[in-house]
Amino acid sequence: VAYSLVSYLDRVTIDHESGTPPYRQLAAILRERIESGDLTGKLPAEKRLADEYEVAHGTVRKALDVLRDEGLVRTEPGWGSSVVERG
Amino acid sequence: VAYSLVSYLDRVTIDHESGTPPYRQLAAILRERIESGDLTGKLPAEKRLADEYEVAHGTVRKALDVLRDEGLVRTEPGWGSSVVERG
DNA sequence: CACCATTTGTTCGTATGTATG
DNA sequence: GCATACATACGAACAAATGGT
Repeated sequence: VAYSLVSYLDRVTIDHESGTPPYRQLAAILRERIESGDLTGKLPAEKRLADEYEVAHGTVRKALDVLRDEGLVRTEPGWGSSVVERG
Repeated sequence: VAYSLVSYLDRVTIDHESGTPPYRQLAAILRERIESGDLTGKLPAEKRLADEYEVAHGTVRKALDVLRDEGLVRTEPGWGSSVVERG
């Protein structure tokens, strides 16, 4: 799946026409970036993610909700979100 | 336009029911106060503005963002904002 | 140098109103 | 009606910079 992964991560834009909701697309993108090791430690701020992926604040929060539920990231108020270390 | 300006500045409250967002209203109010010469030199602190106009800190910051973009004010962290002198 | 108050900057949390499909 | 998204706003806490003591 290497090729599709790369091409997927390369298209770092949200497609508002594709059936999948933006927050799910963003969750998928971030999940891949985390699992591929591209994203480690502290994540960009929600506002920054919103700006970069050109979605609303609330949309980023919904995407992070998904990743939190999956145990991939943890969030601390006033500090930010970070990738959960897994042994 | 003297009368309307005065009456405008006299109504120094933010109308949360008017279609225009509070941060734009505040930007407009401050812009008028600056251009009329009512506001010179150092501006009140963001917290003070927030208290006086009864808006949130973030709303003041967004209003100042607008004025900064317009080149009307400059801001220094830990010091404050001031009206930009123009020749 | 340390300490402190003030001020701007950053961040997440939550809520509302509007619009679209 | 419902899910989704966006824009906006407010709140609360904390970090970082500044200036004075």
